[in-house]
Amino acid sequence: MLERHDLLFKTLGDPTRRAIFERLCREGEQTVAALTTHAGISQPAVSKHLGVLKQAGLVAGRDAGRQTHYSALPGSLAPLNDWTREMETFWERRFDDLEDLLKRMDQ
Amino acid sequence: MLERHDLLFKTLGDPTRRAIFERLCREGEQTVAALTTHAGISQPAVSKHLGVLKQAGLVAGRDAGRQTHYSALPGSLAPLNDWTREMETFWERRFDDLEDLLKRMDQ
DNA sequence: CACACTCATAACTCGCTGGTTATGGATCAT
DNA sequence: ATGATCCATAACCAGCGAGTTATGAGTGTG
Repeated sequence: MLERHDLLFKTLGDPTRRAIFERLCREGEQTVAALTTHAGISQPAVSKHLGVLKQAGLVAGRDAGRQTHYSALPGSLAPLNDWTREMETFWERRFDDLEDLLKRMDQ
Repeated sequence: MLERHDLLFKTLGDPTRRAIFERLCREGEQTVAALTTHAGISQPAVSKHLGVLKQAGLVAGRDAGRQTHYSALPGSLAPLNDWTREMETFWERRFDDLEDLLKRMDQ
């Protein structure tokens, strides 16, 4: 049972891959060749990373003749946001509990 | 140059490790033994994961006699939130640009 | 048609890492 | 003091995954 969060974290866990994704976010649509020149690795490696990103729903490719334009998918990071917020919620709740406890002890 | 974000993503990229962290967030302070019983792996493996989480600044251990109580560090996920927000900012900016473009084309 | 270009896939290598068992140090209980 | 418990470390193993080169399919260009 590989969950959505796990897939996202694992996909973005690789620095090179995250750099590619970040570049797509910053610069918008990019061809594989353009990405390759900045990635510092071979073209097949870039293609593989793009495949992984695509699989994770972070990226989409648009065919245009012999080249493919990739772009980051807006909203694809939402699950990450949700998760982190959920974790922070636990901290706040615990903090509230602590406050309550202190208040009760104060009486 | 391994950045903060990379470390966090990589650390949380492993499902087992993320589960341990999540449990610490949900249930609060836990001993290694308690975590081990729920993790489905050996105690040394759990210890290693806790070491990695600690290294990433996600977790802290409190010595109490022969057992160590671990707890999730509040605020440690902030960099993740910042990063995802930044990426989403790029999308919004691009969307605004598109809107501007359409508006200009409309005239 | 022939050639060049872009990308994806295949096949392979190799280092990392997540798991194991074994062990030892420290702390509590009897 | 002895034994039991809890945890961390060491040493090792196996699988994964990120990189490589080689190649081929598809698409423009002369």
